[in-house]
Amino acid sequence: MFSKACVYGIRASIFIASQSLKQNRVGLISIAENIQTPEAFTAKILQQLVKHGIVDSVKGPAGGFQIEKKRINDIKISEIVDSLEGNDIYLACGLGLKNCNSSKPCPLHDKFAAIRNNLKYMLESTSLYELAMGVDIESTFLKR
Amino acid sequence: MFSKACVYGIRASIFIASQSLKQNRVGLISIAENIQTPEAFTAKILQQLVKHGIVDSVKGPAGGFQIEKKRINDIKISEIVDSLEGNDIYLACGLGLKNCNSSKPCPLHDKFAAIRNNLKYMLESTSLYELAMGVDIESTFLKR
DNA sequence: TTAATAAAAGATAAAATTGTCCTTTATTAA
DNA sequence: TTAATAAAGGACAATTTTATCTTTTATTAA
Repeated sequence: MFSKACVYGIRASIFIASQSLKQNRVGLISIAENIQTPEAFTAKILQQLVKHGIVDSVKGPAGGFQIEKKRINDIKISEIVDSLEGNDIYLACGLGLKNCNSSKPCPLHDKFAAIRNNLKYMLESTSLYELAMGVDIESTFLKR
Repeated sequence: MFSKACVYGIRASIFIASQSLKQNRVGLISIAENIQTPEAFTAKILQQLVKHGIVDSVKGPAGGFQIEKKRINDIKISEIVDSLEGNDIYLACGLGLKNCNSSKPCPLHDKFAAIRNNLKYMLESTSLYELAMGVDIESTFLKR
């Protein structure tokens, strides 16, 4: 469904958010450990998230990654997905046609549109805050 | 969403079905042309579909691919997806966790389960027949 | 101002997916 | 029984994605 870059990015964002809610800035090593992802690859993904303004980074001793507390509720999962793999997931034709649209649809067009819209709505209406809270109270988990 | 192998395979199956409904056996070249896919790669995918018993093939002059007419309505799109990329799409954790389940869920577990179930249901309840019919009456299309 | 720390950036490398080409096998018809 | 046809199979190549390693830049504290 999603690329690894994307799921690692979502997991990383949730972890950073959950720590930011507790005023903790977190470093790469800690992130990779807590979401169980390859360190260097995770670093690349974090760079993207920083570039897209989803995550803030601070260099040097005591540096690391964080998300402004008051923004955590505004950031939706859709933004993370968009910045790591574009919005093709909700827009592209399910059967891979370039010019698939309601006037010249592929055989799965309508059925796929329904699914994609569900997905789009789900991602756009789910905030980092609610997911980070689940992790904080240990009702949900980011590894294993 | 789906791999190219998978979408090419679905398009090929629909095309073969639509031709089989008209009693036409079709060759690789014609298939690749009509669904606009790379010929040799399409051949590999067709081999998979033949191995999985979804498509029948006949070698030699006037040979080609076909699907038994009476089976076209029984074959669901889910079978094609299963044979070309396994059932991970409806089963695997949306955030890529190995052991994600309701007793130790990832943060998106429930929301993802809903989407995946929609997708699963859609693929399992859609037959090759209805999609092939749409192509035959030119209300849906397999290329461009 | 220097040493230590940690992210950013760049260059590669490995693996997976996608795509091509060539040979073999089966079938048909002349 | 031979020539032509078309799929099957195997080897290989290109591209994309995933992953690693090294160097540079920024920041902090001693």
